[in-house]
Amino acid sequence: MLSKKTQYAFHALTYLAENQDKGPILISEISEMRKISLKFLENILLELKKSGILGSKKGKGGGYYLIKPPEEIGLAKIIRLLDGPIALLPCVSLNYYEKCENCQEEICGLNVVMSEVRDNTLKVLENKSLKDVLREH
Amino acid sequence: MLSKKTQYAFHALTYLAENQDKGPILISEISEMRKISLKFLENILLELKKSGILGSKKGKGGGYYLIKPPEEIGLAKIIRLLDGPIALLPCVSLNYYEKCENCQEEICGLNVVMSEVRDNTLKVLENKSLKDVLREH
DNA sequence: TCATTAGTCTATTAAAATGGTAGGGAATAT
DNA sequence: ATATTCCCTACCATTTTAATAGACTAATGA
Repeated sequence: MLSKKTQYAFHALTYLAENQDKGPILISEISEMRKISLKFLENILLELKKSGILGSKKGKGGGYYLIKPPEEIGLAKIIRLLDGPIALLPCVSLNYYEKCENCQEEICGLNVVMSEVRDNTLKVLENKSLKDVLREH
Repeated sequence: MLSKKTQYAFHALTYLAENQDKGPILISEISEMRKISLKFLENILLELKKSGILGSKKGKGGGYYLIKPPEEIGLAKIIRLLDGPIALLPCVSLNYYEKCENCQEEICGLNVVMSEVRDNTLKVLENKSLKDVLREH
């Protein structure tokens, strides 16, 4: 399951996407509109900014905004950023790979199946963008 | 990611499947062969027994054994049993469904995408059995 | 320049989940 | 009877999750 953090990130990002024309959006506005704890959301948006997904502006008229158009922001990237691996096992993770301790991957049947699950999952997540989860698209 | 509990369960179950002909297998044997903490494994096997996947026998000559042939033990079932939902969001889970608080599912784009992910994942997990993850099959 | 606005950063906290341990109790075979 | 083996309840330590607090920095504009 995705963490609340990631779920909130999606809420916030879609809000930003749906209001792109309005210029920078206040954290507090997103917090109110999408019912997310203000301080928690602060952390999340900051993290998204540091990863190059969002831009920000301080002072009056400031706020957060998308740096790239929604169709260029992949869902897999967001999940990996905030939740870590998408794969079900460390030994089949593409981005967070860790070797199995007690089984030889080459002959491990689980490895094969879980790789297949990963591929099927990524087939969706890597090819869908923020744009695909907006209300109007 | 699957918890250690679930990963250990798979290790134990494949061991049991690969040694079905030997009659009941001791927890301690599985623990040693698959390098799993004995006491932790006890809990796991007990849980699998209570769910009707394993049978057990006490006293000398006792141990755990598969009740059904490996090809009838689905991977999705084992994961759900020990780790809970397979879906990435509560509102798209088939077995552990929970309503979204702050979004209307009918018009929620995330809901659509995550349902697709779930279906793609289940397409693999529901159609693969313990037999498919054994070394010799 | 100075007050206001708004993001940045570090630390803390409470609760839950995870992974593992301890130690009897109950059933069974010999 | 007794050794064997699973059964059961409780407990514990650590990590993760979700959220909060508060001070700091940067930008704006009157």
